[in-house]
Amino acid sequence: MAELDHLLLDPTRLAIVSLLAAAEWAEFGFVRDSVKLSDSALSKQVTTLSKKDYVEVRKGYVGKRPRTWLNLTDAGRDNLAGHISALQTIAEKARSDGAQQPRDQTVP
Amino acid sequence: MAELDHLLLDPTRLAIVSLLAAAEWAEFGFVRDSVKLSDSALSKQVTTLSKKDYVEVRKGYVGKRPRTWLNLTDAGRDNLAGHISALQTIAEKARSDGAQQPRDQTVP
DNA sequence: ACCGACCCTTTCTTATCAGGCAAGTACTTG
DNA sequence: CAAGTACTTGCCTGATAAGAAAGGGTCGGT
Repeated sequence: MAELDHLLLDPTRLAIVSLLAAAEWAEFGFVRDSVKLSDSALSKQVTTLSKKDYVEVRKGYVGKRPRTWLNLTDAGRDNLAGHISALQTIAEKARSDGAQQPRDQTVP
Repeated sequence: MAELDHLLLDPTRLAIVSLLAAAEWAEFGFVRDSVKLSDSALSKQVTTLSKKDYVEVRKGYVGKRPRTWLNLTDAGRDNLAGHISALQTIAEKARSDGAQQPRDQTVP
């Protein structure tokens, strides 16, 4: 449970990161539409994620129009993998129904 | 992503619920120690979870001392299962690296 | 009968933090 | 030069988790 990634607990960020995990160099606008965020909300999350080195931001142009692309870093990918596997560990414990009973089973 | 359970996004609650999924009728104190919460914090989470019918609370005595037991309801179990499988769906999408590329792959 | 202990509950307060809104930046097009 | 594109930033609100501390009901010892 300790390995749950704090940044990835937020569903919005999890959506962004897992989208990027599947996409590689996605456009800002594409991500914004996919995860249904406002410009500002995504911009803030991207700032957060890039400060922590989860995503790499590259700015450039398409024709004469500015564009921003996002890519998951290796670190971000690793953290996502760790987070997911931590969740799976939890899921398995949850499935092993009645595996370890608590002490004091004196239920009236 | 829509099926992510809002109550189960909080790691504390996820810990409680998955512990209960594995344990069945666990004592308040056992849960409190397992997830390392204060009395008050657990008490509040239990209130939340029982109001939403995720856990059933039973009060009784062990000898002459009051005890509280917690049990995951069927609804809570279902919600946990749904949440976990939603997470696994996300995990699979994340693993299928480069499955669906975004439009406009013109990266400079 | 009173005091402390046990087992939670509740209230209060603080802290964090996501998102809406609005203004700002930088550049381009009509 | 006004308007639009593509974000970015600042301000504010609302939600919520947790610590601290006090409370409540019950029991056991003196």
